[in-house]
Amino acid sequence: MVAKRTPAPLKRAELANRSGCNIETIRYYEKIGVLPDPPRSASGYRLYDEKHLARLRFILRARELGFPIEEIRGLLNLVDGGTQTCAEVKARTEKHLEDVRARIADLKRIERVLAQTAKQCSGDEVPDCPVLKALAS
Amino acid sequence: MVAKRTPAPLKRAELANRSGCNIETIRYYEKIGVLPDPPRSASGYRLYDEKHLARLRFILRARELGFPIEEIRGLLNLVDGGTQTCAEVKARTEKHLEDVRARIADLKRIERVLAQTAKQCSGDEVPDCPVLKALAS
DNA sequence: TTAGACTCTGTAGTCGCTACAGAGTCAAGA
DNA sequence: TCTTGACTCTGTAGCGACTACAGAGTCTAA
Repeated sequence: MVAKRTPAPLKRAELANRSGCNIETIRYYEKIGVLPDPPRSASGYRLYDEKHLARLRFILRARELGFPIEEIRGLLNLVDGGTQTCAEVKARTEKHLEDVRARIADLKRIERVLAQTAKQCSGDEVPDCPVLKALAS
Repeated sequence: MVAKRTPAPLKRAELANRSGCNIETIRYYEKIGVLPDPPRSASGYRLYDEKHLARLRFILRARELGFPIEEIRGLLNLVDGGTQTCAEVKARTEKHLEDVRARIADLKRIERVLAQTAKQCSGDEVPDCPVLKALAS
């Protein structure tokens, strides 16, 4: 008696709870095809298993790291194909890293300008504001 | 003879050129009410002037600095009302600065994780990738 | 007169969700 | 057995900030 019983399938709310994902987002991921359509019960309820959970967690983790959905789809395709190489995945990650760094640089530039401009503000009750001047120029 | 002639009005494409704004975006800004509806020619063409240009530049500059449209609308209302004080504008700017800094912090966290994970990658032609493992975990 | 460049309007698409309406299903308690 | 309440199903619309397109009208220079 070594055979394990397959564990009870998860319903949508359970998958949401265990993954921390919004319940509607799950349906969205299915709709756009990054999460496979699960089998259904006789009455049409979705029945998920641990594989769905793992895949959903993969997606959520990648989203947390700022990968856009299409990039995640690409990564998943590599995984699904079973043909991915470390080199490929590394290249994609580094490309994304570059994007993130570019965004940081952008925001820092913005931060500098905002901080400088705000510093010039007297904070007084006068109607003449250097911030507005900076914006108008 | 000191009176200046009013300069010829600008058409949409001219306003777009002189501001660097996408032509469709101008119409969008009018639709959402941050740019006032300009007068029209007999045949319905929009006729802009220097004030429209100045206001559009203000909006674009604020957008560049990452202010969301609703915040810009608020700033413009202050200006239009003529009742703004330095203190008010400063407070809004600093609030926005905080948001920008929070986004930078987020992205830096992401950057750290991505850089660490990518570093673990051999870059080899092997199918076993630490990035994917990190995502799956 | 005609060709081509412009402008007009409304509408749909982008990304990544999120929310809602209206219907059906299921399980527990009275 | 009936009811109640919690769940699930579907389709659709909304968010923010644009961007693009179709089909019609207008203007200008050759």
